[in-house]
Amino acid sequence: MQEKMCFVSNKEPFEYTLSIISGKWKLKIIYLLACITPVRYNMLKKDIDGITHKMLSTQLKELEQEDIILRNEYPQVPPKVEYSLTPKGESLIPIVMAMCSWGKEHNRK
Amino acid sequence: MQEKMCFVSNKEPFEYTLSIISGKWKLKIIYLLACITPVRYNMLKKDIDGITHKMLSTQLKELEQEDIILRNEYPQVPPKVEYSLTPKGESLIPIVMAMCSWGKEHNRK
DNA sequence: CCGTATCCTCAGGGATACTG
DNA sequence: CAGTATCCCTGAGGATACGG
Repeated sequence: MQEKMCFVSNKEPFEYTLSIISGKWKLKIIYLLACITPVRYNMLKKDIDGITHKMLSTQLKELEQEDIILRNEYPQVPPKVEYSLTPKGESLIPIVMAMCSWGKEHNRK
Repeated sequence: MQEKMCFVSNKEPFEYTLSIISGKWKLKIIYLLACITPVRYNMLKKDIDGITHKMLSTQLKELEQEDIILRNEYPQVPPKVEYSLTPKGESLIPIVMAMCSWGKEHNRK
């Protein structure tokens, strides 16, 4: 039985990375966590332009489930929660850096 | 007048890159064009899983407008159109490669 | 301060048909 | 074969309010 003909053999690693990284907010969060660590929820919200409460929450939770970020909750009142990159998350930094320098290179003006 | 406090100074290059690259399909297209060049419309469609006619068209057009890909139309019947990366597009390949190897590293089967 | 739930809107994008 | 147009629907995500 002939499967669908596909000319690129091993797309899986790339697609896996995409599944982690893609979406409107994930990379912005990772970028910020690469710059300031650890960072509190409200600072993330302030620094990510246009993100809503709900989106930030869900995105953070997803990244946490993928073991990209670490959630550290301080048992105090008022609550304080800090986020940081896991080692797996830190290993994404080269990609972020590459995107940065590409942007510097090609962003006219 | 105090502008919104922001703790990461120069996000623009990164955001620019994101604006080019983000979306559900852009990077997949670029990835394929990095693997097989030049490539015809129908082969792209076959190799990009689940993309619709309409999406592929619009994404290709957007990438062309950003000077990431090149559209080469052969004046014959039936029509033949080939796409390839521009130099600007090729300069994205390091990012794609970085994503590939990250995926290889971290994708537990 | 941080997170979740609920509701509701609206535009991204799918299905389909048509053209050169 | 490659691309456009039209219609239409669905679900991502915004606004809001409440809870720990």
